[in-house]
Amino acid sequence: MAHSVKNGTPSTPRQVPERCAQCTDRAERLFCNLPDEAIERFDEIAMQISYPSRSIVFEEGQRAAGIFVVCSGQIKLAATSRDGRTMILKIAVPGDVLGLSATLNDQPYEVTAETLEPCQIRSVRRRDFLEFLSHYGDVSRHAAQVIAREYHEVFLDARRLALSGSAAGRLAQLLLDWARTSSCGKPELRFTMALTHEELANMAGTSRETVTRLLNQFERDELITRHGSSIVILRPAEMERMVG
Amino acid sequence: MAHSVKNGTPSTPRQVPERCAQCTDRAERLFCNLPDEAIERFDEIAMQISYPSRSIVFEEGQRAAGIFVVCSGQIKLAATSRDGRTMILKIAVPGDVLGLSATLNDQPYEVTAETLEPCQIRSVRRRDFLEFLSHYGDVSRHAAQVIAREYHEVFLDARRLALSGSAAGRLAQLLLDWARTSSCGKPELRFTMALTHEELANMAGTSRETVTRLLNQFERDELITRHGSSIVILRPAEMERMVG
DNA sequence: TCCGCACTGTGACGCACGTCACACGTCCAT
DNA sequence: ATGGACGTGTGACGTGCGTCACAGTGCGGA
Repeated sequence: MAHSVKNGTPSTPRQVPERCAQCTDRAERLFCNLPDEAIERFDEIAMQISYPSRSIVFEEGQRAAGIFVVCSGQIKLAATSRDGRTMILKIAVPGDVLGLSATLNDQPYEVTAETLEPCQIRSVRRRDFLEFLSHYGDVSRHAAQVIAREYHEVFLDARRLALSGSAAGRLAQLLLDWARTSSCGKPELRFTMALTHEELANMAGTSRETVTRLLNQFERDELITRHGSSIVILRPAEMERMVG
Repeated sequence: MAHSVKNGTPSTPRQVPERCAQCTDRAERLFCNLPDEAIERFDEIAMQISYPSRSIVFEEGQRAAGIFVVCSGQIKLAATSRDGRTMILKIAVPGDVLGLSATLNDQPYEVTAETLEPCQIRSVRRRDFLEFLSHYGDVSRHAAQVIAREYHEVFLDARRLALSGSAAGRLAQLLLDWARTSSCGKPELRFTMALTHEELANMAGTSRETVTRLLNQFERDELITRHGSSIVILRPAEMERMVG
């Protein structure tokens, strides 16, 4: 198994159009779905960059230089403490906007963004972005909504960490959240997990060993099944109940 | 001591003006600091309400009815799990806006808001607020900034819960954050804590007994001193070091 | 083909801390 | 003045889970 886990992610590192105006995925992306004239202007101030896999887009603590819109690829957002403990906040996917809150408040980025695969990213410098916002009122509303959504996600993280007393609870919760957002719509809670146990541990606020033990436990109890790196949650209700 | 803790809070339950336009504190409040014409309109759609102490403004899970701007008083924002565990997210103070993210995304409130003392609150219904936003472009930017700040606060909570391994660390961190925001500016980290040990525990993600033990411990180690409900952090550096 | 590396699996150990249980002080209502 | 509610202080006990240590496995490179 091992390395194939990474390859299990089939997210197409496909080419994206030169300009946002031509992007066919715009409509379904909260932030990108802007009025035509705004998009035109956005294309003027945005810069398109390709990042190789495992590269750093920006780092925790750097003064915010601007925002980054993910066009293709997956990006890990993580924060670390002085003594090396790591918290993975989320895995950003196409359509997500990075560095928004830090940019708006002119503060340091609160996380480090690292590509998990080759990524296409559009970035806008802080000054340009703020000016852009003041010209196009609607865009501010989009931005507010996007941050509101991010807020909600972080809130859920905090909640999970604070309220699900046991490691088992937090992991269960994590898998449920994940499954639901991943297999959007379909009733069957199958999804492919492109993460190592270590990374899961960092998201659930526990240790690597505990994660492997728990996953095996879950499988023995027939709450989940695994084939390679794909996971199916068999009994969501049971799962839910152990959250706390 | 006991009940006097509550009375230790000297936050003036003073009268607030009828209309925001006449409010003298507007300038120093992120959200309230709006252009004149926007404020006029805001006054038309906002409703001024007085809440007695220990009353519920809105509850976790209710579909968002609108936003609430705190004019005077302190309000506790908390979330609970099915089995009764409680997480206190923050104590809102005048100038804070409640329910913003839920209102923008038309989702349930993620926390319960309960007054800790008699409060004056201005509220705006969802429909009116959204319409207000689309009319006044600048206000959206204010809103975005406000949420960005809230995001940052929750992020810090999540970070504290996830990364400061020990209860001692989380409590220390909490006191530090608190002291810094409370005694804004002054070098001496003195502040008055209007919370019971139980409430502190719910903020630090630990138990009541552990909090009392730790506070006494801190005092024995001369990291802090206490007189009644006021606390001074004597050696912030030491304190800092035990966080992570 | 062989080595090294990254990931996973499992046992053993220890302790931080949650929980229970109870004592004490202060405030308020009757 | 008495009882109840609420906050605080402290001991004893049990355990979840973090940590260390090491074994097994599949991959990729020389």
